[in-house]
Amino acid sequence: MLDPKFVREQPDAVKEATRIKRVGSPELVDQWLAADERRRSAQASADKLKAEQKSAGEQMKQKDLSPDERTNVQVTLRRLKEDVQALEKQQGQAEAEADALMLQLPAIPDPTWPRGESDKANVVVRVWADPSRPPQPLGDGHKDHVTLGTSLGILDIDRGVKLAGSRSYVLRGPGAQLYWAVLRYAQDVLAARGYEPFVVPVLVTEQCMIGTGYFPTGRDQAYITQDGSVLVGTSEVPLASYHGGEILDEKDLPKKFSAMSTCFRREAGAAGKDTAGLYRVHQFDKVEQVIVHKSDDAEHIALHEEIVKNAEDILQGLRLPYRVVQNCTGDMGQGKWRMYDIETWMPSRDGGKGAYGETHSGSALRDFQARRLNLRYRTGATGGGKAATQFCYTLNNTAIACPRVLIAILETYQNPDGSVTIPDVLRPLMGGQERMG
RNA sequence: GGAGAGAUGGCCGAGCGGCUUAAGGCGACAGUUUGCUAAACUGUUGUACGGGGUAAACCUGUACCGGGGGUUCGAAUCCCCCUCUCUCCGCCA
Repeated sequence: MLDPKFVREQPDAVKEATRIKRVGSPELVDQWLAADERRRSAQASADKLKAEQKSAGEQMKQKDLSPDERTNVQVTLRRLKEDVQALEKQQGQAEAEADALMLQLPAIPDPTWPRGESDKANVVVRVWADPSRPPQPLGDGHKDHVTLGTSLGILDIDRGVKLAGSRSYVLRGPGAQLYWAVLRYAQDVLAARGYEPFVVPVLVTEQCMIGTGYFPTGRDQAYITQDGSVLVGTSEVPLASYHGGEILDEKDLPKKFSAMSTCFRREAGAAGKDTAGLYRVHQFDKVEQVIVHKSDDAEHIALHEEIVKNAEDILQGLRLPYRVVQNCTGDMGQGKWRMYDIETWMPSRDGGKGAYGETHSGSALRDFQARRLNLRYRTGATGGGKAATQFCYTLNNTAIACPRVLIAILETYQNPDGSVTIPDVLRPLMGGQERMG
């Protein structure tokens, strides 16, 4: 959500954002301005009448009023009441209209970030690979993760589909252990860096979805229950909503959170895309990082770099080749100010030539989510200055997500004999196993 | 799922149609006093949306006692609906 004052004063900047982000439309801005103007004028009129109502009400309390005077005042009050009710109704309608429009308006992206229509305009900012494990194509005799996992008996796509339909899978034996180990490894890295671990609900209220910016625009991507609760697509939703509606103390910021949770995504509109294997599935597990901090751009940038570095360090620990890209305006989504994706090397992609596939997504949202969540903090006032409440800034980034990263691990770590070496850092988390197969 | 009791400011807790501008207490902040700390005393104390003012300070209007409707000239207080919490019973991992 944007600052209403900003929309009033710089509507053209918001219109420009709708174009370069390809979110909403410039007309929405004009519609909001009109609804906002109606709301304000109705409130001004209603407030004035209410003040008259109050003073007339005082007269009614006087004992020495003659019967005629009393009747007159009552007539006045009745008329005022009707007028106030009519104005309040107008105000309420205009406000509801303005609010609904506001939820569709995009945040202004950082002007230093690349501008463009689609992921084609994203900019690679760095590439990393362990010299002993450079990015390579699948190569002769090497299998893609589905063939490999199936032959090792650790992956069962067919029965996953039998149980749950398309985009489903079953992992078993060392495959399941590998899945847990990867998640646990990422959790441990974050915990050691002061990110408080959480266990959070994955079935949340619609309010949490609106507050974090996934609703109303992304409604068709979520599973919604018959009770109106929603299965989250990321634990960013409960983590960022955790302090929603509260006023935090500046001295308690920044708050660094992490959670592992199951994530549910309908993948509506992705029919036919990445259908094979573990890349795009309806249910997965992800370790997520969320930071809530004070509204300071320099700190925001530093913390954004920090959560991206955390993810990079996890991938480096696994010795998986990756690259970091800046998402251009058309690829970053409604609420983002800055956004990086981390793409990990997957040998089977692009027909076995290998390609980087998105595994992480790290966003800096400034106060966009916090406004929707009504998440604020009180500034530490010093020297007689009055404490003020301000909206927090929020950030989030993936730490690791399974099974998608397993594609990279299985394909990168496979041996010519069809076995898979287990990455060093995961061995202690898998009972000391060194290889599968 | 059944029965009952609740929801008041940062927290505790009164109020049950106009003496509420929400009592009283706790906490927090500021000041006074006192070798320091503590104590005592005095004062202040929330949020939202408007209007004025230079984006500050400040002045000012309106609303807010879980949420939404209603009755009334007037609602924290009465009525209806909803949500949530607690207690007991039932069912269940």
